[in-house]
Order: sequence, then C-alpha cells, then structure tokens
Amino acid sequence: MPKVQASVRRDHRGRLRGAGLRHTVPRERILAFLDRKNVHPTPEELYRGLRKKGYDIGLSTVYLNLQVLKQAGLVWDFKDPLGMTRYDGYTRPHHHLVCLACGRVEDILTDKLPELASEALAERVPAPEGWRVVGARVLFTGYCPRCSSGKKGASKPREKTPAR
Amino acid sequence: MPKVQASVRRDHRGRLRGAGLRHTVPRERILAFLDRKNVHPTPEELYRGLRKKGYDIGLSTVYLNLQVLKQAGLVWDFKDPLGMTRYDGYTRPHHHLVCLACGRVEDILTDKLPELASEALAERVPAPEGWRVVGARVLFTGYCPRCSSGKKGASKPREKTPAR
DNA sequence: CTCCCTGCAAATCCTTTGCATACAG
DNA sequence: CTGTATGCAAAGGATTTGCAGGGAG
Repeated sequence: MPKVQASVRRDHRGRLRGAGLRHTVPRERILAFLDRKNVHPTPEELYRGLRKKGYDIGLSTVYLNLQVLKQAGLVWDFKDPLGMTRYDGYTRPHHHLVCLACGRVEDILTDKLPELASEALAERVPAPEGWRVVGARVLFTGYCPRCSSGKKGASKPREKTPAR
Repeated sequence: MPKVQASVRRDHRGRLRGAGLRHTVPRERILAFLDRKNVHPTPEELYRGLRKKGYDIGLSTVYLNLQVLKQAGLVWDFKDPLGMTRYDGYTRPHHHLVCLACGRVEDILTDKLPELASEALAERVPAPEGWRVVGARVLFTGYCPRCSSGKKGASKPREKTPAR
C-alpha cells in the first residue's frame, strides 16, 4: 500500500514547490502557523508566535517571506481598521469581518455564498468605461460577541482611531 | 432676492461647524482640495498639492486634520493595494476601484446600486454567532483604460508588490 | 558547487508628538 | 481673553535593505 497523502493541508513542501519556491525551514513554519482558520497575525505577532515555540527565526525573515509567499499566492494580506498588515493562509475565497472594538478578525467564507463571492461582485459592478475589473475584497466591520455585549472594554481597547 | 446657498458643496465653514469643529484656514483648504470626485491623495500628495497652490501649510497639520476630519465623518480614508493611506471627501456612500498597474483610484457610487450598498452587504452577510455587522467596504481591483490597453508601462509603474 | 536564504543591524518611510507661537470664537 | 490649532523639528513604529555566513538543490 503506497504511502500517499500524508496530510493534504500540511503538505507545505509540495505547495512551495508547486509555486516555484524553495522549501526552507522558515517558510515551512510560517505556512504551518498560518494554516488554521481565523488566524490573522501581523508580521510581529507571527514572529513572536514562532519564537514562543522555540523556533529561532528573524523578524526580517518573517517580513521577507510573507511578501514572497504573498506574491506566490500562498497567503493573503489585508489592512485591519487600525492600519496593521495582517496575513492569513490562502485557501478558499473569503472576505473578512473585523471587530471595531477589539480588532478580532473572522473569516467570511464565500464558498456557499455565490452572491458575495469576489467574482460575482466584480462582475456585477458597473465598471467605468474602459476598466477591466478582476477582483473584489470586502471588509466587513462590526462588533464581536464579547464587545457587543455592552460591557465597556470587553477586550483590549483600541488606542488609535477605529477608522474606516 | 435673498442671497442664499452660495455653493452647496463648498460650504466648508458650515460643514465644519455642523461637525462641531472650528473653522480654520488649513481645514478649509483640505476640504476644498478633497471636494472633487475621484480625488484620493495620500497625506503627502495633499500636502504637496496645497503647497503648489502657494498655501503655507505644514505636513503635520495635514496629518492631524485628516484624522480630525475623518473622526468627524467629513472625509474617508482607505488603504490602497500598496498600503498607502488615501483620503477622499465623504459625500455619498461608495466603494473604490483601484488599478493594479498604476494605482489610479475610481469611485464606485452605490446610490443607484442598492445591491452593492454597504448596508445591503452588511445585512446579507451570514454573521458568525453573536456578531453584529455594521458596515462593509468593497475594494475592487482591476486595470484602468490606459493600463489594460496592453501597452506595458502605460502609466507610472509600481515599485512594490501590487499585493492583495 | 552555486545561488538563494537567513538573521542581525542599520537604514527608510510614514505618521505621531512636543512645544512655542498665532488664531478662532 | 482663553483655549485650540499651527508648523517646525524630533521621536516613534513598521517595514526594508545591506551584508556575511549557511543551506538547498
């Protein structure tokens, strides 16, 4: 019996190779870290997270590889309402929902939501003359369960202007 | 004949007062600069633009007031695909369409597009248990007329990763 | 072996802050 | 007049770059 499919979602070596990238330990660890749902760390948080696990990685390596992985389409990034760049493992098409009070981010998958899928939105928008629209990303804003329960300072408060 | 309604869109003094803000020369000029459609400057560009007109304004004043005006709801801001913060005069609800090649930004008004209006999207999204969704902003991406005409380097090229 | 990657430190870029002076109400 | 706002310069924070050593193919 051939030893096939060790773990679909964890075959990072294959994903890297498939994207034309070399397999390296830092890349493997970054992909592994992001390979969970609703995980959207800033580069700094990702760096600390990996360090906390005992991995000896450099912050600039994290920044560099996040960019490389992004260009390869293996991860996504977006700016949260406070302007911080956040990353997530790219798997299925989705949007984001951010809590205006504490900054928590939730993935909004569009697999089952043809109406809200990027392509659908991109097709439906009346593009100005001559433009070719290729994508659409929605940033939903609101209040998470903890923060909308009325309790002030339910979670860590935001320092800056909630914005956007 | 009473001298009424000098200029609806240019009554910046009234808009400021209405928002509980003092009227000052810098604020007046910033609002005036943004009071055109499809104008989405970065703070730096806005600063240079005002300077070019001979106005003696400080960069930090621009930053400060953009934030004040944003909090007052008189202007909006958003991050373009390169991560630059861009501002526009807040008038009607709308989204943005950005050219991935040259960075040009076009306003997509939703007055006549109930389906794509922020409220409609916010209502339609299946919010995770306990969340209260209050808004939605769409960032459409594509290629503007000049850049989609096939000619390479149609406009100023991007230095950074087009991203997102 | 050769080229690319890593990790540290220094450098950049955007944005905010401190402060004395000037203006709005 | 009193309290803000302005504008300059310096500080701060996030991200990038330079470079010598190390690893992947």
